[in-house]
Amino acid sequence: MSEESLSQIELEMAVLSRRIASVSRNKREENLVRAAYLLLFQISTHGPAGVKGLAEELQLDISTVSRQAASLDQKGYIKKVPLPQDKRSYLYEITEEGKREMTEYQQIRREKVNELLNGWTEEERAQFGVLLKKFNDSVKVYWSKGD
Amino acid sequence: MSEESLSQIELEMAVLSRRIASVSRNKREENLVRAAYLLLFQISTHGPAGVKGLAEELQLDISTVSRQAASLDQKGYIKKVPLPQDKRSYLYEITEEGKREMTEYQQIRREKVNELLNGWTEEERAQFGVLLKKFNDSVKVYWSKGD
DNA sequence: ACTCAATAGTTGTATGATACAATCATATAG
DNA sequence: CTATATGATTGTATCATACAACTATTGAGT
Repeated sequence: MSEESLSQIELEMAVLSRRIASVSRNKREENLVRAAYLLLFQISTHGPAGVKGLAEELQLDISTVSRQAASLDQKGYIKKVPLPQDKRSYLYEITEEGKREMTEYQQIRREKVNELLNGWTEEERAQFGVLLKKFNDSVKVYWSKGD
Repeated sequence: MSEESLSQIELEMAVLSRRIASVSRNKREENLVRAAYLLLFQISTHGPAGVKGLAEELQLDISTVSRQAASLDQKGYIKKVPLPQDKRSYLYEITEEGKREMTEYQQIRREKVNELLNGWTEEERAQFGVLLKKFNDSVKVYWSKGD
């Protein structure tokens, strides 16, 4: 039951949250914002999708995704494809420029993470990656039921 | 150099960031907000401090801390103590009620984390705690120099 | 076939943590 | 004694988000 790991995770999550909140504000991000990045990533890995599906996948409100998508569309990173069989629906698909932009942003992020993990051993990196993913998965499960 | 761990951490951090952004919005938090919680925690573990010191410690803008402190003060969780030798300065110290509130909030958070980490082994929890702390420390170092 | 409910998406509005800039009061240096 | 520095507060803007209201289209039941 180890109170200690529990307390540590609880506290460090709080710390990380604040850092993240801070970084997403003051960083004059280039073209892509983190939120939009994940949207691009989703489309790019799972193919074209409508806002409803994207919202579910990303666990965001539809309105939020709608705005993000509109913004990406306006920048030319994704494009709206009408569905013939349902005139209410669209699919957003990623454009070549969108792919380029996403990859570039991803590269920048990876470099930053790489600098950040400067003194880390390969073992630690690998473990952290795995556990972080596990954590996110746990959160996803936890949220989709109750709460 | 393992591109893989790097990519994984990079991506999962993005995911976690969005989740955190999401949770801090839609959760009708009780009395304490995460940001304020860390402020209380800081005062409670490191003793009374002024907003300037707190802002440095928490790596936030002074104005942000000032508002958070004012809010906590107003709720009676911390109190302002004037410094006799410098009439511009105050120390904020935690009140009994503040301690109680902080502990209670902490307890709730721990329970949530505990539920979240439901299927995790003790080994994984311990590792994750350690690595998460290491990550936060790395971020702190990374930020305090350049960037 | 007509009406009404369901559904996909957009838009209006509010919120909350944050940063930056301006300001106020006090302190310190020249 | 004045000018500058410093601690703190307050004004303003931003941004991702949620919820609610709305529009347009679809489908279901009679």
